[in-house]
Amino acid sequence: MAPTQADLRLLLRQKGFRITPQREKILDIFFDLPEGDHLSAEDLQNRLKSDSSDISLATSYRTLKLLASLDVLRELDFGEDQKFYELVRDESDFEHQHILCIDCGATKEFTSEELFCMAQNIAERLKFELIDTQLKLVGHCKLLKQTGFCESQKRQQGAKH
Amino acid sequence: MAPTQADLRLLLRQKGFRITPQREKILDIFFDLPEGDHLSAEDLQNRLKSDSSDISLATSYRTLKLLASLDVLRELDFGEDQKFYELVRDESDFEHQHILCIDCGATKEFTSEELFCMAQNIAERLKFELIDTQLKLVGHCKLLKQTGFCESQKRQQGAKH
DNA sequence: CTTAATGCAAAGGCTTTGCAACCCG
DNA sequence: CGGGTTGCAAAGCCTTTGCATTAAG
Repeated sequence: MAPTQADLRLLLRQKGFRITPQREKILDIFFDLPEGDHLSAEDLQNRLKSDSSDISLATSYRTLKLLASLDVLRELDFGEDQKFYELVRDESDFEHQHILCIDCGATKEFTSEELFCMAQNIAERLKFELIDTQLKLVGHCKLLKQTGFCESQKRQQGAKH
Repeated sequence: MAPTQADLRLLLRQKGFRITPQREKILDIFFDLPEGDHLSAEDLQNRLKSDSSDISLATSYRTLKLLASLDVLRELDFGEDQKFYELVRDESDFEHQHILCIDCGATKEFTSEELFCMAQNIAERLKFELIDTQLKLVGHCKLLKQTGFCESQKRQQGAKH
């Protein structure tokens, strides 16, 4: 079940961390994000600025790392130079994976129980205790160009990619 | 079918690139690598040095990028700061995936035709034209500790991780 | 009050790039 | 010879860190 912002404040306190305006603001931003969306540190800074919340880059980085270490955020790696973060909305969220368009940088997410089972089997065969499964698919979303998806993504993301 | 070094020299020439001692040396190193092994730019530098071939870091980086752009090498991303490269030995090599131990940094590779089919289906469903499938599994190889695998990896990799 | 958290600027780690010298073809 | 390559050092980019200051509880 998806945790509320109140749950997360409690979690912070329980672990001995303080609830600061900066941390609350950053949590707000992730809660306001459409499900499945993810932000880089830079994206986060931009959102903060347009909300006239000026939080230092160092604090953003520290907060992202902290929240990721508490499993509040998940760190995503698309093989680019920057890392992205998204809210973990559910424990069974593990199956949430990404497909990336190399043309416009758009990402779509999907879930696959089949993948999860397969990963378990592979890990077992290799005698690993599995803790994370990340399937990254890369391709052209050109079929979506017909519907304008690729272009709308470009516009949204600006100079990001 | 796995290309020979002669094939690759030809490929370079066909594309208008020159065959330099530096490029030949770097290709040699990748050909001498056990199948499935991968090197970072730093790893490559170390091998070159112990072979008393002093190639500048800049050239290593440029050569790795060049060979990757020609699909001679594949760029791997384990979500660490550095990228790794491995020889593409076969076009049907697409299924070659990695599992990573978070304790010692050891990697093992595996292939899965099942994964490839699954990825195709997912991409089709999302209307993407698939060009690359990367499954990264992360876990503890602690069962392997009993056989000394984890420790031997640590030793081999030195300060790398 | 105590000590974690913030902001700033400097430092880090990997990778890229500008430019003159070099050398492959 | 001409233009792709190399080496060197400097610059770039994202991220982390040291330290004095601020503020949560």
